Amino acid sequence: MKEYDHNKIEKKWQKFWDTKKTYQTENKSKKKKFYVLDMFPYPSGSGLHVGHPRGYIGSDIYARIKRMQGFNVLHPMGYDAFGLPAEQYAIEHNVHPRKAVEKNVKTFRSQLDKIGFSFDWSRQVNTTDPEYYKWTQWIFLQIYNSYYDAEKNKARPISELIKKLEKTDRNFKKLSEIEKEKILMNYRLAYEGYSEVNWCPKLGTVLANDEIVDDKDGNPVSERGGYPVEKKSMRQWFMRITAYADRLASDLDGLNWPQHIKEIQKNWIGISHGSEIEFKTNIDRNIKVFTTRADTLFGVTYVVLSPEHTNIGEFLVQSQNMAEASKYIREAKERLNKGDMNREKGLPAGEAGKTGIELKGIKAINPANGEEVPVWIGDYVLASYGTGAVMAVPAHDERDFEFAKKYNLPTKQVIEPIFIKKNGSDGVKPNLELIERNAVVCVVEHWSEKKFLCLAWKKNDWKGFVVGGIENGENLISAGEREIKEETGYQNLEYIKKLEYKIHSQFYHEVKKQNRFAHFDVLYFKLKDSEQKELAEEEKLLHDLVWVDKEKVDAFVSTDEDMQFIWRVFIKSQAYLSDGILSHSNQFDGLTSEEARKKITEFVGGKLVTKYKMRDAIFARQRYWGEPIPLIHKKDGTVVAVPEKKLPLVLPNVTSYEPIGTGESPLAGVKAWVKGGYETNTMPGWAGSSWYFLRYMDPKNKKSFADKKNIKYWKDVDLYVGGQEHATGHLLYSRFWHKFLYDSGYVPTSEPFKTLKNQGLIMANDGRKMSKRWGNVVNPDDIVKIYGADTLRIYEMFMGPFEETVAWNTDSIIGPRRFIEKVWRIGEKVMAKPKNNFGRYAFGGIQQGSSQNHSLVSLQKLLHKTIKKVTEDIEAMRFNTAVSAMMILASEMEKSENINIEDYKKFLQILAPFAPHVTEELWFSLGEKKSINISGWPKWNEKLIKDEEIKIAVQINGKVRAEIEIPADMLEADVLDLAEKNENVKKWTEGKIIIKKIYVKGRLVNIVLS
RNA sequence: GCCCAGAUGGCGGAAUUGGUAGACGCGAUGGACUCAAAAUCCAUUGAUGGCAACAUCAUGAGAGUUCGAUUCUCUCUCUGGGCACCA
Repeated sequence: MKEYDHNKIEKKWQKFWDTKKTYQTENKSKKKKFYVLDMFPYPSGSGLHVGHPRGYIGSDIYARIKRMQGFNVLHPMGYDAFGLPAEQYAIEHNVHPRKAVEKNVKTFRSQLDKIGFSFDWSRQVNTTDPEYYKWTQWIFLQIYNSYYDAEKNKARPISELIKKLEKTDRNFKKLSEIEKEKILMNYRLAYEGYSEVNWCPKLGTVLANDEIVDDKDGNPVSERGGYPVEKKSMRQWFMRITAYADRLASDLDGLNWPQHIKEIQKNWIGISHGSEIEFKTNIDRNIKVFTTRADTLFGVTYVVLSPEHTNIGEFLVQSQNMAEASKYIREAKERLNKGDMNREKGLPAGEAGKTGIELKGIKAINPANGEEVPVWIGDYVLASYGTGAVMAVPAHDERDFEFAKKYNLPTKQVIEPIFIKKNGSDGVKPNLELIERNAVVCVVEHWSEKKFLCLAWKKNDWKGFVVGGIENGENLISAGEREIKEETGYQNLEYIKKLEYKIHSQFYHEVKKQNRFAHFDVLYFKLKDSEQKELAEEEKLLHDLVWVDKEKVDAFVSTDEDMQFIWRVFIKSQAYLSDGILSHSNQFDGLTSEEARKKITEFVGGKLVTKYKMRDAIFARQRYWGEPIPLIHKKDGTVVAVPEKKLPLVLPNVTSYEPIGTGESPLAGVKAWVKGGYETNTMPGWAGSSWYFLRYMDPKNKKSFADKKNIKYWKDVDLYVGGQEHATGHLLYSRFWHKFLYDSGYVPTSEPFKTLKNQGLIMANDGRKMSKRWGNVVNPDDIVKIYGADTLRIYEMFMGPFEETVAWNTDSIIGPRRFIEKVWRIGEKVMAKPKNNFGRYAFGGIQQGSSQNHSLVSLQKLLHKTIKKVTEDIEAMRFNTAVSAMMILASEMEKSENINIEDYKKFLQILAPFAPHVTEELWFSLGEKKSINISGWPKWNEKLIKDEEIKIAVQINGKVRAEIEIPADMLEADVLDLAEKNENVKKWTEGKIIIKKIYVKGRLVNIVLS
């Protein structure tokens, strides 16, 4: 047989598949569909490195097994080619960005082709193709012409809203077009507004975050030229993604996605349930605040407005220190801008500490108790979240606490902590009654040193301060003194202070065998001298007295939450942030936080509301290389859509791709464009990628983005593979658009991607990311040339779990290469003998007895076990262990004298998704006439998988001491008997008493000795 | 600071309804084949002690639950990712 020349073989079959259209998806098929999708790449100038194909290989293997299992598989590929790098290239070389894209696409295609993917290239899409972006523009217009109907909880055409407004609002009809449009703009799902951009005056352009660097003083400057960058408010288009926030969050539950991606999206959306509460003021202007802690309303000691609060001017003009306050606002805004810029670049926002200024003379009135509190402006309050104002409760909010400490504002405790022990020896026992007790905790300081008196209990390992019950009618301080004297013997105490609130604790009292609900008062004493009386014997047995250094007390009492809390409150005066029990809150005293939130909100006429961290998405770039937004600004100030018939609105040619100096896109420099009133912003990068998976279903359709029948057949993506860096971008935007299309009746599912898998990164040898910058890039072309595509594919799957980051190691590739050569050699062996010698070994016909036949049987058993394992592993995307199983099978086959040719073919079939070229070559060499890649998937025989004889371990006290061989179905009593009789076991059990014997079926026996 | 994930030989990694830790691969050492080399094959390869049989220790650290813990619980350390004044 021929030598294994991977270059020749791989080229040959790639050509074969191409001409025979082996991987072309069937158009009208009665087969079940299966849609396997990769995140399409941005074709960058530097091409692929070996990290890029990892995800593609995984999804390709998945697509291949599905194809072999008889599904009609859609496995397409395309290019997401709008964006900055191509534009940059255009500016530098003064060529049309399309040229750069064409060139890069060519490189990508040739690199991908070498790896032997089973893409159906006839369905390729490219976001920069006018025939494609025609439909991106079309979808944009549908979004623009829709609003979110809160009652129906879905998007509806804006025409419905107009009708509604005409019915309900008499004035609406009388309004001018401009005025009507203004109102509608507040409802449209795509709307015009203002937002801040990074503006570089010197370059006369808006910069993306990654075009900005820090200069040596930490100020933001342009990467090109090093010119200062500032924030500038500019007209932008937005998408009202926040309308979908609830659905985007709650629908995550039904998705088969990696947990952490769901977590990231959930955090990003950031739902908080809280209350909006109005504070009246002494100047006839209310301040509305948002809080999640309405239960702390009685603890409000001041109110804070954001420097960027929309109505700040109204308060400013009536304050007594207007000049000073406006100066503060100006400076604060500047700082915030800089902070924002840092945040966008992923740097710390620069928490130099909170600053603020009081608006003198202005008072807010607490609606809960009528108390007047001061009004402040503070830079720690965000204008863009909630209402832009907060009620400050320093006792129960860390930020307010910090601010109050800095500006000497009062603190008022209204939530008493409650600790419920759940685990451990003092965890509350579920079926036992709770007994309420009033009690006292005493913190006792040493008479001369910086030490505190602690107790370490002997019965359990409880550590804390002096604790005791209060007897009926007893004075609090004397109760404390009595306890200290009884438990420690110290006599001369000086009372210092008392914690102004109680601490509640539920726990199990081991000595008294009771569930306790204790209400602690906390007292602070100092010893006057060292006088100490001898303790009663029973007290001595209970606990040790320990003097603990002040610095070490926190650690000493750390095993007990409430003791540690007491210490921290007294010594570090920390805010209590958790829920608890209300106090100093009039009629609400004694309620839990949760109950109180609703009741207090109701009481003050507030509203329960939901807020989101997520903001509406900016849908505009001030750049050339993107989809034109199909809107026309008319002279009268209204905006109209480009008629559907005129789509695509084609990107015009420009003479220069340079920014034009006003911050607008180069399109603003095209006379005809501006004259026509066309929008000069272009769409952001995420537009084209938010729906491309739908276009693959029907990529050449001229009448719609995809035909209804095709959409109905393909429905949604069954498996989506890509990097986790798109968690809050592409994956969120796609879900948003898809939900919109679902609401509008264009797609049958409300979620586009049923199952999502994230391939892990491939790091370079040096542990860094592969990048031109580090010079550590490995090009797959080189690997394919030296080792072959099949080897590369197997290596990338074998190197570690698919979803985890692993380091590339070119030395290790030799393993998978040897494996393929082994498979090749086995093929040679199989083919060396006349076929007739093999046919008769079909199973069922094997005679027991001879060692040769015996090895055939065990090989066949192994084959069927391997088929099972590989099938299940691919389904679960555990490619590394699938490869490992096939390596074991190959080694056994090579050792074996006789190999059943049909068995060998089955092996080739399960290997084919991983190594399509070499298996195809061998498959045809064995006389097959049709591609192995559509040959069907072998099934395993359950009977052959079961072993009759199994080896199990025998443990003595949990340690393996012997191994015995037993029939798989042997009864427990017999197994235990056999185990005990084993020589090695006897050695250990001799003269010992066996107290327990355990048999875990098919696994092990454990003999427990006393 | 908060949230999430993770930590296993020289290296990549395997093993979970709690049941023989280190599969498979790389590397290393020794051997067979060869004039020689490459390739291939065979053997050994967690650590310590021992001629050996074998024993002890070992899954980031410490505790706990259990006949038995890489797997479950708690605390801590480190690494990666996300968020970052979101009230």
